[in-house]
Amino acid sequence: MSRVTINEIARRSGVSKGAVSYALNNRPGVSAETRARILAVADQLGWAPNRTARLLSGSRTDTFGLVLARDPRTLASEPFYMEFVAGLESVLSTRSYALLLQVCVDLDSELTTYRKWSSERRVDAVVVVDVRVDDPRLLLLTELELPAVFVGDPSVTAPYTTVWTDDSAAMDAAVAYLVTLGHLRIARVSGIDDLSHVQIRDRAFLAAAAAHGVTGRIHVADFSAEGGRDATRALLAGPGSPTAIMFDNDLMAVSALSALSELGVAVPAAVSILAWDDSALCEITHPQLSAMSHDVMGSGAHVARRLFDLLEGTPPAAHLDSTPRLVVRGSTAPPPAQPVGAPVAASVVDSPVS
Amino acid sequence: MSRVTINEIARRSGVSKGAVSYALNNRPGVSAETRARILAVADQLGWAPNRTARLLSGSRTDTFGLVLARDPRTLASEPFYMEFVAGLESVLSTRSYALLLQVCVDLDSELTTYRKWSSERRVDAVVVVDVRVDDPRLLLLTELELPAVFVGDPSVTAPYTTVWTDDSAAMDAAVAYLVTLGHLRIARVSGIDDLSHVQIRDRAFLAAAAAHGVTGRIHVADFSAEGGRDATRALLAGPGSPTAIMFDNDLMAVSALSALSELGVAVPAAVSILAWDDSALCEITHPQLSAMSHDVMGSGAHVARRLFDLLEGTPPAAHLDSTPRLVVRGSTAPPPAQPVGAPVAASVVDSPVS
DNA sequence: GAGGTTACCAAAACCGGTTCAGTCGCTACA
DNA sequence: TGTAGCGACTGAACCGGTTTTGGTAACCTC
Repeated sequence: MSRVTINEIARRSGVSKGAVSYALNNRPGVSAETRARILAVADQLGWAPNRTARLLSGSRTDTFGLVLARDPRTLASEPFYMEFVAGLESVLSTRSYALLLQVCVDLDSELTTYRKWSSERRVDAVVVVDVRVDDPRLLLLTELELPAVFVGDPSVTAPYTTVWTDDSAAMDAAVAYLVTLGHLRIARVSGIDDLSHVQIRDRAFLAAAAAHGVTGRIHVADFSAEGGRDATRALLAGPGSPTAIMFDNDLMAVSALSALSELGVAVPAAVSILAWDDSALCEITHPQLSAMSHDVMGSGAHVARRLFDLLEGTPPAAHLDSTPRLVVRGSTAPPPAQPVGAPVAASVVDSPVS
Repeated sequence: MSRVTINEIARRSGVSKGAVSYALNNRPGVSAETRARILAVADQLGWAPNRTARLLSGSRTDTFGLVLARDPRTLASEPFYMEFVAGLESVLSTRSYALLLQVCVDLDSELTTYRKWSSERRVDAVVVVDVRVDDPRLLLLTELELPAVFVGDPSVTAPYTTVWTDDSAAMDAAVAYLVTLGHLRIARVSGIDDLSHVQIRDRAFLAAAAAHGVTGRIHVADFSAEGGRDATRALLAGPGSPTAIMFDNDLMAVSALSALSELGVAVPAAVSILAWDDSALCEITHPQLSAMSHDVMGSGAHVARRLFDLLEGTPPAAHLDSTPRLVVRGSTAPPPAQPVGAPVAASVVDSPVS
């Protein structure tokens, strides 16, 4: 168990430390025979590099950071993050990079974390998710000169490398699908509305509804199960209630389904439900949820590749990862027979729940 | 942005490098005045320690490792792991320790990961979850001399520090509760059955059923949503089907609920459902799921504390973390009126699904 | 055959800390 | 008065690599 160092290898193969370093790193500076001899000795001794020592010379840490600012329990019930992390990790591990994960309660502690990481030089770069409008992290990271890859819409992540999904196009497709089924009153339950992708979906939703001449209505929620449930109840309470509801993540859609079951509203006969993200959750309900499917793991892997690009000096750019695509399951169908009358093509935004 | 080193501080405060080190680490060897002067200079210069350099001298890495061997997508839909990680993390971050997380597909790659971590000295210790009977990891970690904390039953984690939950006691309570409600035929859908805690629950379940003189039946599944659904269908198909079913995690219970809804079986009127673990998932269904509740985050935090103990040389021991406690919600109720006749107090184990 | 490359390798500096063996001056005590 | 002991501090070794510098021999070249 005594550790094998390159000093030992140098001694045994009768060369200098430097020569061993060249040989082991496959760099020029030693002859083929010497290299082979050194490698043989290293192999025989079972040498493995000491990461710490190696990192001390370079100034890298071989670590990327990810901060998730969200209540841990709700974090856990949303499959999104774990899938994303697994995706990141699948690429990082092939390069022996580590992911430093920090779960914290709010944006302020997230900023504090970046400051700490930066001063301690704990990470080579960070991944920023849940981008907001006028996001303070953008400014801070610039100030700290901490390299970062953003996951969000390029329009708000300005000079940074960004991986994004075309939510606008996906929203168009989603609305078009529901309209084709015959729905004239469509609602959207959105997530926390200072997140930029939520706003982008909002705009695309209203635009698509208007373009198709149907009623589009937005109810602001917060991605949580309670939010989904409350929104559903509220939407069904009033007159002219929607015949189709889209949700901003699958967790809200699942809890909407249970709220509807509780209310005795049949899905999809009376109301159609469409989820977003499409994790495994969508397949454990009855009926199974139709969803705008998004390869979250793939997206994580993509982000990881951009992180490495960043370190290699690739200039910042926006990279389209994918466009969520419609997966039809059992929760969407044509609306129930309509009372005759021209639909009113108006668009309304409800005030957020308190 | 130019980094401040202790050399710089030594120069500016007119003392040696060593003195600075003593002062900054709050160790004896310098007078109070000198210490104050050095600290003032360090503060003024905005010094932060270089972790890498510090770690090179000691032989620690300030990192713990966790390998999760499971398909990433099912991993994501099970809230357990994310909650556990958040719990670990809550303690690690206060000590500036990092968690090295590795998601891999099977046990073999998990073993490979340990070997790699060990040879590269990437972690100070690891956390082992999902302990199996005759777990090969136990042997390997001993061989590698890699410190570890196991999460599982002390009976199978032998000489290692272990954090466990008293599943036997919890199972007793669960069965007693269902019996008290009047159930005479109770089934249990278990998870992957070479996991030791699954076997422990199995034994406790059969024993409790026998003790109460009711029929206890075990159906082996695999923790997955499909497994839960299939098990539910199978259990209800035959004659003498159970009036209450317990599941080994909440994911299976949720998907059972949807399977029952599909079959038109009322919950809890016709069949009672009891989940295990009790993540937020249990509260987004209709009816909400009664569950054996287990503070997974707390357990993660507990494990983290034991990891630090380990480094400080605390001898291995088994630590009881908690006993899952019953949380009654809407999915359990007395069974439907029984046909008259003496219950048969037999216990059966179904063969696993292919 | 003198001067210039080039290939190969040794030696040493370096990364930024920690730690240990001494040195120095001072006090306490025999 | 000699010396043992101690606190405060210096200087240097050390952790295990990477990188730079420099030296030597062989090979070319005019």
